[in-house]
Amino acid sequence: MSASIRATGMYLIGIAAELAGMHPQTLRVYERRGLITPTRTAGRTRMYTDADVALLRRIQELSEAGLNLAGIERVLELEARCERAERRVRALQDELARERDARRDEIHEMRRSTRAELVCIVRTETALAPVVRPVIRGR
Amino acid sequence: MSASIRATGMYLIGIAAELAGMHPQTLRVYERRGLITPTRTAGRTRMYTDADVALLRRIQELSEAGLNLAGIERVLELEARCERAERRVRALQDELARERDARRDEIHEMRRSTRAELVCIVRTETALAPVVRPVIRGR
DNA sequence: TTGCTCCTCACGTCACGTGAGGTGGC
DNA sequence: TTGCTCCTCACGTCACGTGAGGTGGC
Repeated sequence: MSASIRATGMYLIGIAAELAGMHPQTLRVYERRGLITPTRTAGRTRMYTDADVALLRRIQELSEAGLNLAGIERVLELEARCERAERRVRALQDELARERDARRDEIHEMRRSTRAELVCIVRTETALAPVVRPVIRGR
Repeated sequence: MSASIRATGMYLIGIAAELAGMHPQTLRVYERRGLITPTRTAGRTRMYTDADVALLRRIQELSEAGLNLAGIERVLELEARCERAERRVRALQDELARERDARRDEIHEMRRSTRAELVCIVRTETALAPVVRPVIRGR
């Protein structure tokens, strides 16, 4: 039984506490405070996942840095918010780069597929430089 | 003298404490802890700006929420980091929108300034749909 | 049966706010 | 001179960790 629990990455409070370097009673306190929510067996025994243990370690780091539980809770929320925003920044940067590539490719494709002088006219008209109304030769 | 101090938005510790709803001694403790750094007069008297008072109010909010000083310090840093990232998200979204507008305008300008069938060819080649190699009529 | 788990209660420690006490410059 | 400021020391309170004590299920 204990072997099968270990195999599934689920730990009893004593094991989880040892893995996190904490007193089992501390884990119960943290649960009461809402910092961590282990699942329970039918017999009300707490079961901790690896993710729970990782969270406990993070909590311990913040606690050792002198934060109290209210602070730790707030910091964990803010860290998640920051990471979300920073992921979004990276995604938008990628998208912008793709958009610019596509725009550049569009111009290249145009150049490739139209007569040279026509492309030249189009570029003149779409550049940021002042537009000089072109005269299309051969019209 | 007191009038000129008020006029420049600088407050003595007693006034700043009253504005922030705190005990003057508390402000001294916060300074010692590095949470706030008022300027000093030549005679070592602390002078608080409106920004200092606003910061004190924010500290008070967090303190009332149960955070200790280590947590408040960390939270203020994280909030600044979040706001920076979120500002950057908005800036990138704007830039992306402008980029797309510019790309669309480019196509419109093309359409306006080239023969209709040629624009049609360019669009076919740059769309996300599978490209069918066009035949330019009149070549 | 053994060693875990569950719970609650209680106590020691530490952080923090604030009051006291004595000082000095506008 | 008055009322502020400066500083340090000390104390009360509260949060938190953890130990004890009694219980019950694998």
